[in-house]
Amino acid sequence: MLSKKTKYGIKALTYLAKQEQNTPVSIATISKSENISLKFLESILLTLRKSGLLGSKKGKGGGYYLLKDPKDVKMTTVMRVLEGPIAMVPCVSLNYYEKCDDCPDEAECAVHHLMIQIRDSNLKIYGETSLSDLVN
Amino acid sequence: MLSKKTKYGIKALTYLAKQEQNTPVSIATISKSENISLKFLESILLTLRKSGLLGSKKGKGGGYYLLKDPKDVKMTTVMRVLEGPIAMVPCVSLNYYEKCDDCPDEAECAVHHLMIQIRDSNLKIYGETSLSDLVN
DNA sequence: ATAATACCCTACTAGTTCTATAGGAGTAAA
DNA sequence: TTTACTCCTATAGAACTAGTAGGGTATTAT
Repeated sequence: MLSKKTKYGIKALTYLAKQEQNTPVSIATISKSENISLKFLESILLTLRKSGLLGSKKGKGGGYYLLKDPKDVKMTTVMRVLEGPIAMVPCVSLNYYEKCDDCPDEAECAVHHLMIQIRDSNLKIYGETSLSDLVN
Repeated sequence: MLSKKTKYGIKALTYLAKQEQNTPVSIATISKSENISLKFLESILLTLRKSGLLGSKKGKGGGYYLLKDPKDVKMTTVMRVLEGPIAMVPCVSLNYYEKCDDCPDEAECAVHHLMIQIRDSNLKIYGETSLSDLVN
């Protein structure tokens, strides 16, 4: 299941990607437009800023804005920041690898092989999709 | 993330698929062989039986066995029984569709389109894989 | 200056899901 | 009748989810 955090985060990012100028948009504006709880969205945008995807401007007229061209923001990055590893099991994760407690031999594990296939196909989709693709 | 329930369930199913004869295998035997908590595995095998994938024999010499040829057990079925819907959001689920609270228009939703792609590619992999593929 | 606006940050909480565990009832074979 | 199994319900701790609360800090308009 996709968490609401990820879902809302993607929606907010596409909202920002739609802006002609890269003028800051306030949390409240996005919150109203996308029907997202203000405080929840606030925490999501904060993590997106800390991850380096968004910039922010304080004070009146402030808000959040994209730091890169939407074309250059891959969904692999977005998903990893918001949802965590793309792999469904740590033992097939490229960035967060961990050995399974119960598996004596990964090469023999049925789940392992299947999950590698799933990981690769998802990685391909996320890698070929950028924020600009989501806007249209 | 794949739940332990699903992971263990798949391991148990492939263990049963490996049996030459379809003689019943006890929970304890699978538990030891696959390093799975006995009581947790018990509840998993119970749901697999209730879903129609496994049969069981009570009493001495009893246990669980596959009801179908491993070739005929698609991973789509297995995943739906153990993990739930294959779609990552209810609004793109074929079997468990639900409208999103926050979305006024699905056709306009960026997340929706992306998740349809993910669903379809995963569905393809699970649909083309059967238990017999996992054994080898 | 100062008031208004908006982000920054920490902490907390109710509810749900996950990963088991416990214990007893029922059934079949030796 | 003992032994070896499955069947079923209930429970519990830990972790996670989806927020909520509230004050702090920076910026800008007046």
